[in-house]
Amino acid sequence: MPKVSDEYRGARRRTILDAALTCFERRGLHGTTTDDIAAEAGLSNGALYRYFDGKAAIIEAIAAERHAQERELLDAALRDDDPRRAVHDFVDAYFAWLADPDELRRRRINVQFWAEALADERLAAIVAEGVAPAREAERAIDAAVVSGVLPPHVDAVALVQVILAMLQGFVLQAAWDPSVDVRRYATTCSAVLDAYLSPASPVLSPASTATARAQR
Amino acid sequence: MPKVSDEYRGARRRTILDAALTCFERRGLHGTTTDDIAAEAGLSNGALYRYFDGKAAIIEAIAAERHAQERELLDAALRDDDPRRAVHDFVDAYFAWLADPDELRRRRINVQFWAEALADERLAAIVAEGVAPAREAERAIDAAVVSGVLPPHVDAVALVQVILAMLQGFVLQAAWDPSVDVRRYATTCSAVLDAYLSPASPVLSPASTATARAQR
Amino acid sequence: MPKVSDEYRGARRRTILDAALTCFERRGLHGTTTDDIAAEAGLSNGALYRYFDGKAAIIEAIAAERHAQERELLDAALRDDDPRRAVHDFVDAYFAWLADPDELRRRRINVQFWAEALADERLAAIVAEGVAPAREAERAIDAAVVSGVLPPHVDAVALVQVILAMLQGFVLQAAWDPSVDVRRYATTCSAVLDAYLSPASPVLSPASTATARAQR
Amino acid sequence: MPKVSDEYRGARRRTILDAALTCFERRGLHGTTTDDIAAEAGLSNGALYRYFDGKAAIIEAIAAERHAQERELLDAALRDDDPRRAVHDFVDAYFAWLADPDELRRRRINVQFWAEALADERLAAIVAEGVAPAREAERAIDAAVVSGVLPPHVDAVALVQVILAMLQGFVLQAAWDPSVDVRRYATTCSAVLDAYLSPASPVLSPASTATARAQR
DNA sequence: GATGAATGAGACTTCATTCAT
DNA sequence: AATGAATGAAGTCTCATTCAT
Repeated sequence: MPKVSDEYRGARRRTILDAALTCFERRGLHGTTTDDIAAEAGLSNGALYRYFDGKAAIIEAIAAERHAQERELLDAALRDDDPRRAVHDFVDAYFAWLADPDELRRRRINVQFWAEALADERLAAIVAEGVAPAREAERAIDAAVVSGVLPPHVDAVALVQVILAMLQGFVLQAAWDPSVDVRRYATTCSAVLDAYLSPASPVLSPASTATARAQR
Repeated sequence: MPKVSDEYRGARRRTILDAALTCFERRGLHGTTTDDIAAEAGLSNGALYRYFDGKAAIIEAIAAERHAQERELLDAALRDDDPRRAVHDFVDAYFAWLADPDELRRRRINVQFWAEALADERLAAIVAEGVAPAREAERAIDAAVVSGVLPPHVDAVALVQVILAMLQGFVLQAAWDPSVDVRRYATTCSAVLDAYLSPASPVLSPASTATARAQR
Repeated sequence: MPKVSDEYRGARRRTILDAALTCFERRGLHGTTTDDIAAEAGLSNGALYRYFDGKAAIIEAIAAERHAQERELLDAALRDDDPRRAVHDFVDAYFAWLADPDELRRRRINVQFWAEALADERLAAIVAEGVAPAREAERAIDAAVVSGVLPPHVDAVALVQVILAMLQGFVLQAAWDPSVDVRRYATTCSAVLDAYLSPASPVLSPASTATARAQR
Repeated sequence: MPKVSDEYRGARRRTILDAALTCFERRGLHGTTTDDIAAEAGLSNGALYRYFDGKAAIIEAIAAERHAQERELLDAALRDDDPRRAVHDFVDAYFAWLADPDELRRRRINVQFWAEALADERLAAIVAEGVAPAREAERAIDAAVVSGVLPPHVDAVALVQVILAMLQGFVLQAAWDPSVDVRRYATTCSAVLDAYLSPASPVLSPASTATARAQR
């Protein structure tokens, strides 16, 4: 008995979240009114409040959902034993995901979460949650460096930051211009990382990476 | 007479812009009221409107200012003849800029411009302007590839995107956590790019870069 | 068939009224929502409307019910031949009623009716109805004064007002602080009224009561 | 310089409070909207918020103001040495105040505060503040009983409650029917209290007052 | 008869902008 | 030029009531 009700409730929440996503992506977080969301969802304004505590709750629900997906990708990559392949597969998986035009479009909203998180603690926590597994990735890469699987010039902490930056930067650029070529960007990312992770990689200033390792 | 007046006017505008920057960085674009800005600037609310057409105009003025600085950096790098050194120097200059904690803090606002630009055409144009020289950079790098100065696997368009992403991603990460180590990140960025641009760089799938070149 | 149906209907109405009373006394007339009442009654929101025309009708039903009880007390007292004893017994009966902590607690709602009646004509009529027998009491007391049973300084109209005020004021004070001592207050009320009604009562300014009588 | 501004501000607050009072007295606390108040004050809705934090703050300001006046009256009475005269003068002063038809009309709002205080803690505190000096009155009366100035059957605590009830009950009755005769009611109140406070007062049950005294 | 999801009018509040002084 | 009081449109949210199931 409660199952039907729960399913129904879930479906309605889904409808509202999808509508909100559409609105946010079109008019921005602040440019969207609760009336907009309700209209897009085919509901009255008041109905929203049976399913969410308010506009902020809707935003948070979407943020949580999106960052959960992101996290899953990172977690999957971390399960790989070979760090080089893990990095490679993670980047591949991420861009494969973005290859879907719908997803790429939806992703515009992430940029808005980034900005909003700077002024909203609750959202900041949710966004931080999405990047949390990065700490584990650092550890795994560092272990690979110590064990000799990855070359000694690799700075795990900075490398993880660089990889994240490549993804975040792309999301941003794609938000501005959806016609970017995902495939081509992904290929170059892979090439760049491979070059860095390969043993023969020419190191700019060997001293600095030694310093980096020592800092940890 | 007009000169004094203009100077005065300019100083007042400067005061207002600085105040606005401080507020925006603290409370966000939408969390800041015109009262906040006026108070921070030591002016009355109404005085703002003698120097700017409104809140939107203030935001646009700041955005334009910031992107002009960014552009200058790119232009300086483009004047360099050696593309490898140009990339290197540009990245160096950018991070040297960010090494100033004040500047890093102010940079939080850029994230907000990114988000706002997605829903505001005028702001979008300003932001786009800031990245415009990237097209020239692409041409310069491509020419270097064709002339053999850079290895053939280099995809100029994607490389420029990757470089931008590295900078943008870092700005974002620094906005979330101002304690990030700029130096360390910069070093790894340089190393990563150097590795990619070096002739010996092992390419994952040579075919794909050939494809990329052909697409242009 | 109609009898069973009527009984059922009556029971449901009773349930709803009791639930409403509980809610009103806890959160106030305006702080209570129809959802609150339904939940307290163990019914669905919509079911309320099968038994009452709406929230206002529920409030009116409770008000009518409570004032009917109040009126009964007054009527009983009026049946007494000896006016002094009638006053005494009425006051006694009233406070005996309030001695029940549950009743005292429920009485908080009367204060809310008083306030609401000032802005709601229908409710005002119901509340007025509750005090209607006071007119009869005035007549009985006045007759007793004329016949010499009560001393000449007694002003029937004002006395009735004073007696009512003693009860109303107590209800208010008890609503604020339920720990008041009913017994003690009742005793003093009786003493005060007895003193006033006794022949030997020293009158402050005899002239003024003569005036009062004349005014009628 | 700030003086002019403060005066202006105070005048505007006064205007708003007066307007609110008028509205509340006409349509009740809950029946009055902020639009109503603004219109009555000859202001726009938004202007209210320059002077008060919101509707609740306006209500609280009025409540505080009214209870401060009430308190002053009680305080003045307490300064009298002779308790019998103190009681008498207090009752006189109170009803003299109510003799002003405007004041009597304004007083309707007190009934609304009584009700609201039952569901609003902040208001409850303000209302309680208005009755606070009653504790002192109890002490003064009790001292008079102990010293023999007042007869031994007088129960100070209950007497204060009775006096308050007489005033509160009258306020309520006048709210319902503004045509009540203040003078006449006041005269009877005085007579009733004088009778009770006089040495010869016939005591209903001497035992009970002894009990009352013992309970303290 | 009952349910509870949906409605939608209306309340309170905020804030960019205007304008008399 | 500056002030800051005032405006009023617009936004979020609540809740009494309705109605399809």
